[in-house]
Amino acid sequence: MRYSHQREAIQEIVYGTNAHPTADWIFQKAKAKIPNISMGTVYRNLKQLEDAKLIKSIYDGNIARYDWNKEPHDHLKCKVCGDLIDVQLFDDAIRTRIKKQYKFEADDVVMTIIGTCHKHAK
Amino acid sequence: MRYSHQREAIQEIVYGTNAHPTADWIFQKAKAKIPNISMGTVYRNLKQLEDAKLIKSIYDGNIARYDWNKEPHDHLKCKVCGDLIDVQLFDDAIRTRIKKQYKFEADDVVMTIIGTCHKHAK
DNA sequence: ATTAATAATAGTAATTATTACTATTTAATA
DNA sequence: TATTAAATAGTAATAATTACTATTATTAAT
Repeated sequence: MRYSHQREAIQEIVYGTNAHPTADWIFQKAKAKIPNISMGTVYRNLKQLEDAKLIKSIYDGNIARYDWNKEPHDHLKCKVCGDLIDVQLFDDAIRTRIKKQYKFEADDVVMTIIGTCHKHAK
Repeated sequence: MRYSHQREAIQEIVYGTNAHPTADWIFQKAKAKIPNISMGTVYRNLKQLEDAKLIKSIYDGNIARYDWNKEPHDHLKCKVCGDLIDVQLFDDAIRTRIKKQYKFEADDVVMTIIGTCHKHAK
């Protein structure tokens, strides 16, 4: 993977937020630095960064979000504001046990709790 | 919600498979019964059936699948063949405890284990 | 049974997220 | 510095889903 100005900018953007940004959000931020960057470049580089294990992608409903946090962790998803909040639901021991529990070569456990975050408390 | 021939057919199709079908799969099956049914009708009715708690939808990556199984359960997702397999990872007590663990009014816990199913054992 | 009101439909167009394509540019290296 | 191939911008294509609208069909009241 050869160096590129665009990829460096995209990586910095993902590393600079806890908001689990979407490709489009990253694209908007990147345009501030590189005005004529294109959406294809954003997607291509996000994929390359993921392949290189420098970022992770998560599916939020039907859209992809990106995360600098490569440690195993889970998410609370607020259905009111859409925020995704990082949480550690289990220690790694339980995570590993889940993986061994089935006749299934497990790579990853993806867990999301859907509900309403404290910002919308009545 | 007023009766419709189309909705009845769609519900029967979802209730008749364990394959967690996609909207398009359901559309193809429905066309066998009702040749001029349209995709919009499929989506509208799937949404209505979900609102009426008669089916559940699950996101598989970036595409929606539908499930007649309304009990809390989890899925093994095979990244080779794409199959989704129903599993019960926890009893309800643990599920309830997870929901209480955070300052977050939790409605649902969605969990998927990603890996390779037994069909592709080396 | 007939009619009136309106929910649901088919067919089509529009939208959104993402991927594919291609001529040009740019980073690495000989 | 010249060469090579990876990366890019710009654009077109695709796939899943939603929106729109004139017509049809279900329900409830007559």
